[in-house]
Amino acid sequence: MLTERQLEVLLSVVHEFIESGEQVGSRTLSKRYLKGRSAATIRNEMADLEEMGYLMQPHTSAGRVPTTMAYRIFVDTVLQRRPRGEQGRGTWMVRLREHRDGLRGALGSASELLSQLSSYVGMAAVTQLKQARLNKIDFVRVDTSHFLLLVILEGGVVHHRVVNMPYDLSQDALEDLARKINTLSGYEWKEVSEALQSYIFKGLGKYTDSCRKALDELDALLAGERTTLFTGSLANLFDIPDFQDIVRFRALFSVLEQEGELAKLLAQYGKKDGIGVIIGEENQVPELEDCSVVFSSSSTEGARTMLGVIGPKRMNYERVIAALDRVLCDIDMDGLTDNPDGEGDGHDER
Amino acid sequence: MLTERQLEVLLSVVHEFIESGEQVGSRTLSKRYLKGRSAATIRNEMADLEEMGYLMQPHTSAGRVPTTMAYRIFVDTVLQRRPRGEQGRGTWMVRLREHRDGLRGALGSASELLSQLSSYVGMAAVTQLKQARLNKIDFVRVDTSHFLLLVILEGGVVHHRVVNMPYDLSQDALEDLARKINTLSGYEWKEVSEALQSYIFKGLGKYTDSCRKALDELDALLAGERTTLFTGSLANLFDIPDFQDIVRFRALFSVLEQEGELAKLLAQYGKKDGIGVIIGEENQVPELEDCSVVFSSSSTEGARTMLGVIGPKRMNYERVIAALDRVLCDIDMDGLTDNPDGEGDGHDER
DNA sequence: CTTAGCACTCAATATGTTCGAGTGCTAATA
DNA sequence: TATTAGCACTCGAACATATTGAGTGCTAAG
Repeated sequence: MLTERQLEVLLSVVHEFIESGEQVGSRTLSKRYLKGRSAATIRNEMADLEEMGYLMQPHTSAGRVPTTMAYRIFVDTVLQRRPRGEQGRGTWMVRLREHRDGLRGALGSASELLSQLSSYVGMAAVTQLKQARLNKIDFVRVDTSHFLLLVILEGGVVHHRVVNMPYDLSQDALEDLARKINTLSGYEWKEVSEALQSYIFKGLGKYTDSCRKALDELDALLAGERTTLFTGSLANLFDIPDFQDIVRFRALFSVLEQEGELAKLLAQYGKKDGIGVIIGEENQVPELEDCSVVFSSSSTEGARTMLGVIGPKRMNYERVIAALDRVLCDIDMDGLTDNPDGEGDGHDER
Repeated sequence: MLTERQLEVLLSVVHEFIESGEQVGSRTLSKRYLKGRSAATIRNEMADLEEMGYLMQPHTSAGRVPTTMAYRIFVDTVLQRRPRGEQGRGTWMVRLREHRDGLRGALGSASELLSQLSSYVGMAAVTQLKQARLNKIDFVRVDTSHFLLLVILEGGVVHHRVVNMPYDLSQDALEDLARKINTLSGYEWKEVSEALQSYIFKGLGKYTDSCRKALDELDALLAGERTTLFTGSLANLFDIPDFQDIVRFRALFSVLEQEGELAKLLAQYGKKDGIGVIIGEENQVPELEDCSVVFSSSSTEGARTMLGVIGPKRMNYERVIAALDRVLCDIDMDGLTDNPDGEGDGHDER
């Protein structure tokens, strides 16, 4: 489809545009990338590439700018050339749990770290899968009308929630229910839930209603595939020249802050493990059309964890992918560092 | 110090400036606020007020702008005139615990809600005080070398943390320790800790080291006065005309995002209960010199909770204070609403 | 197929002009 | 003595108008 030279021109345009941020003209290419050929020749190639949809002009008689199609080719090339040794990690998720503040703290730190390394916006997410297995549950009385519902999943993820319990439920009954559920430790919630159906009606007598309420709360906590998302520092966005247009910036910002759209996006693309890149309008969120997302996902039986960076379409993909690889690597080797923001110079990595 | 009329002029300037955002001139005042007097008279008063430090001119031959001193007088007046019935709430903190996602969820929602109502930036914080009392602790084995440390305080606040435990500590020993600690339910941690000292050396034999480590972890979790802070949507900042200067905006944004400075500020001012206002440079954070903070704090035995709004110095104080009062009131009456962001029109409340 | 040359386009920048709100001061007035 | 009207002056904001320069498309020559 593309001749050798066309590809060369295309990649050069993308590369130069990523560096300079300005439309790239034929003269520049001729001087810096394809020294053999003259500007006029390159102009012809560029005209062809524009016709094919890889380049476009912001206005008549201006330099060319890459389209999403061009970025796609560029990124795929980068991904292919990535050193073999840094690919194919899928086990790092295991280490996260060792972080001193639990999974939430770990993901928070990871997203911050990614923000710093990439100088864009780091993010980290975990999705509770339906196959999560129960480790232990507990009910703790808080006061006369409230108790705390506590669920620990295999792997150390903890959910808790205060439940208003107006019915007259004795501590004994609660403990009984908890004990019963805990014998089913190691099973998926769905199985546990089914196994308990009969028990409730048989063994509990007048406490049936209350126990059912407790179970419903548990169900709400465990049945869905809820995603928790952490976004690193958004401050870096201010330094990105692509986002100077204040009104679009505001829109972008709102989307990132609300997290909902991002979570959807990640859920959609994260189903297979490994590194992926979503460029510009490839994501379906209009506010994110000027952004690209580089992410890596890793699934274990009970949860899917994703780390990623979101930045301008015109981001430095090599650097971001390298940063992501590095963080994944750090997680593999040491768990997360205790003090991720105490580095100071980790910013202008070459 | 100030004559009646000077005060009137001063308050008018502040009021008009808050509304319009532009320097206010003598003519405007004469027409809208002090209809009896002519512009020239007011000019003289303004010149005096400027000399006294209440007003300033952005440049020669421009209107006047209030200084922080002027805001101070204005705000104090507003606070004094506030309807009696809405003051003096100190019990709302109790209700927070009923929120379906626990205290953290409640504070997150509260900060969002405040953002929406005020159209500035809402925030909510809780500081764990040293007097917090223990309800229950638990150790749950996660895998061979990790266990989950779980602390529930009176009131339903939950802390948890995965601890790496390389020593050979049996489940029995852990359970024993937990049981022992749980007999001290209802005491402050300091007391619990002291009471346990002897037990460790007496009853545990070779497990002493491990138990000491567990206790150290607990201590780290409970001894300090750590503040958790939630910041509502920052998106509103974009709509504030005072913050259009991109470079100062960026600085402000970073401070708000990092939360550290804010937490310090709240810790410093939150010691006595009730509503307070910090105007401009009265706070010591240079990046916040164009901002004011309106907050309300409430202490119980175990924790201090604060709700607040941060906005431009030139904020609509009446409206913000009313919003805060209203949220406090809502908390008192219903706990927090289940779906605080599903309101859509809650924005331009009059 | 490639290259040099030329006329043309268009955004960005700089320059100049006008406009209006607001002040300070002074002299007249109640 | 306190207040007001009048006037000259200042300064930023907004608009219109040149100027510049990088880049293109096209054509004709190599």
